[in-house]
Amino acid sequence: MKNFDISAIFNKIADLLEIRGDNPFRVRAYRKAAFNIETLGKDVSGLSTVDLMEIPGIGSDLASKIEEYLRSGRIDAYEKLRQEVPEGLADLLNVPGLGPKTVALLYRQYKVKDLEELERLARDHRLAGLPGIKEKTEGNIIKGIEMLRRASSHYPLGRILPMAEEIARYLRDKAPVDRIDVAGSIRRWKETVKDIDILSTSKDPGAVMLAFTRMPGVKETLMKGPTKSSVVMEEGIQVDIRVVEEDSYGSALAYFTGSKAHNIRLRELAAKAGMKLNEYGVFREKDGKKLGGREEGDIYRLLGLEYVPPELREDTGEIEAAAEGRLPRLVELSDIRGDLHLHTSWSDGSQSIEDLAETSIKRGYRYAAVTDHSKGLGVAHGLNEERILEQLKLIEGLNRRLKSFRVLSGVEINIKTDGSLDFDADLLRRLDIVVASVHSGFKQPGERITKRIVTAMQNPYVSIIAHPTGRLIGEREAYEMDMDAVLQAASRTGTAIEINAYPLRLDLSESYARAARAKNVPLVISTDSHTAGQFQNMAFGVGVARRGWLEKSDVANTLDCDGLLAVLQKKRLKK
DNA sequence: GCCGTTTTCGGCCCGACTGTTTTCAGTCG
Repeated sequence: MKNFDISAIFNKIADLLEIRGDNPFRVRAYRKAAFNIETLGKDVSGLSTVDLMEIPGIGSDLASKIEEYLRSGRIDAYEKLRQEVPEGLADLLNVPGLGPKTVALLYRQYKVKDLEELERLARDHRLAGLPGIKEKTEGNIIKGIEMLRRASSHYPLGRILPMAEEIARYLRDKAPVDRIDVAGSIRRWKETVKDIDILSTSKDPGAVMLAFTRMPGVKETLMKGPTKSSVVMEEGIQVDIRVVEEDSYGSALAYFTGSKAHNIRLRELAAKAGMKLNEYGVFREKDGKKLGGREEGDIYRLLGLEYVPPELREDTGEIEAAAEGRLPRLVELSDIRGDLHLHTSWSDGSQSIEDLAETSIKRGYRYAAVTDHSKGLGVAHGLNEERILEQLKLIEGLNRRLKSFRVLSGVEINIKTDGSLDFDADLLRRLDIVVASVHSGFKQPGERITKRIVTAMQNPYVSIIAHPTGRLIGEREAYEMDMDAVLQAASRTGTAIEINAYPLRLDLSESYARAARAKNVPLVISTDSHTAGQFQNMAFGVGVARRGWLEKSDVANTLDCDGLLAVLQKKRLKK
C-alpha cells in the first residue's frame, strides 16, 4: 500500500517546514494529513480526486500531491524542500529536548547535518555560547542523543501495559494518592506506545513527586516539578506523572488520555461555544466561571457530545459521530463467549484439551475451539489426518461429560503456496471450525499471496482466516497483499476474518478491522494461545476491535455456540 | 494547508517545566 510511503513523506515535509520556520499551522496540516492517510484502512491508489478530498485534512493541494506521487513516485515540492533543508536535520528533531528552533540555529551556525556531528560539537563544548545555549543545554543534548540511541521509540502495548499497572499499584501503595489512573495511549489501547502517562489526585503532590521519582526501576529523572514529573525506567521507557485537584480530575484525565488531535478538536469546539477547555476544566469565556471538569463525562456533556470511549479518541470521525449521537456501542471483553484459535500439546501448545476447556470455563466462556496445526507445519508438530481423527474422538467424549460448555473441534490448516490446503474436504467436513492461515512463502509477490488467500476462502469448509497479514509488530512486516480484495472475498464467500489478539500480531489491525466492518465481513477475536496464560490476551484483541469501531454484533464469537456455528458454517450450505 | 450553522479569508488549543533569562523562548504533551 502506498499510504505509508505518502504518510512518511508528509511527515518529513512537516519536519523540514518546521525547521525552516514555516507557518506552524501548515506544519500541523501536513502531520494531520499524514496521520489520516496512514490510518485510512484502504489503499489511496484507487481513489479519485473527489474521494481523496473526502479524507479529513486533505484539501485540493494535498490531494494533488498524493496524485502526483501515485503517478510519478515523487512529489516535486518535497524534492525542492530537500534541496533547501538537508533531510538529515529531521532526525535531529528526535533528540529529546531538541526542537525546530534549535536545530535551525545549529544548522545556521555550524552546518550541523546529522547526529554524529552534533554529538561531536557538544562533546567538544563548541555549542555553549550560542544564543540560549550554555553547558547545561550542551549536556542535555549529549544525554538526549545517548537516550535516542538506546531506547526504541515504540513498545508493544502487551509489554508496557503490565508495567504501567505495576507503577500505578506501587504509587497507590506507597504514595499519598487518592484517585490514580493510567492515561495516555495505553488507556486508548494503542497497539504500540512510546511512554506511560499516570494521572492522580493527592493532598500532598510533593510527596507523590518524591515517591514517583524514587520508585524502583527508575534510571533517570528527566524533570521534577511541583505537580508534574518525568522519569526514564531501566527498560528505557519514559513515564510521566501529573497530580491535579479532585475537582479537575475529569478534565485532566481527558487531557492526559489524548489523543492530541482529539483534544485539539474538543478545545476548538469549546471555543466556538464561548467556553474554554483546559486540563483544569471547562470554563465560561466571558466571566471565567467553571462549568465542570470533575468527571470526564462533564466535558463531553458541556460540549454537546455523547461520551467518547478512550479507544475512539483519535479524531477519525468520533467527534462528528458523538455530535450526531451515532457513536457505536463498542464490543466489550465480557461479550466474548469463547476463543476460536487455541493450540494444545497435540501440536505446539502446552495444555491438554481438558486443561484448555477448564481454562476457558474459568474465564466464563461457553465454548472453545481446539485448532492445532496441520501436518504441513512440521516445526509445530502439525497433526496428520489420523491424529486429527483421534483428537476428534477425544473431543466428542469430553463434550459428553461437560455441561453447558462445548469444545469445538477444529484445525489451523496451512494455506499452501498455491492456495490449496493440507487436508481434503472429507476430513474438513467433520470439524466444527477450520482456521486457515499462511505460514510459508511470506516473500511471494502481493498478487500471489492475495490469490492464495482468496482461493482458500473459496473452500466451503474454511471458516476463518487467521492473522491475515502475517505481521509481527516491530519484527516482521505484513506480507504484500491486497487487503481490499481479501475483505471483498471474505464478504462474498461468508468467510470470517480473525483479529488475532497476540500482542505482537494484532492482526487484523484496527484500521483494517474498521474497513472490514464497513464491508460487513464476519469477524472473530481469537488469542492463538499456546499456554493457559495467553488466554488473557483476549483483552488486546478486544482493544483492537474497539479501536476499529466494532460493536458486539460485528464479532461472531459474542454469539452463543449455535449462533456462532450458524455464521461460520453458513457457507457450507451455499454450494 | 485546511476549513466554514459566525466565515471563501482569517482564523487555527492550552499550560507545565527547563534553562536561559531580568520577563521569556523553546520544547513537550
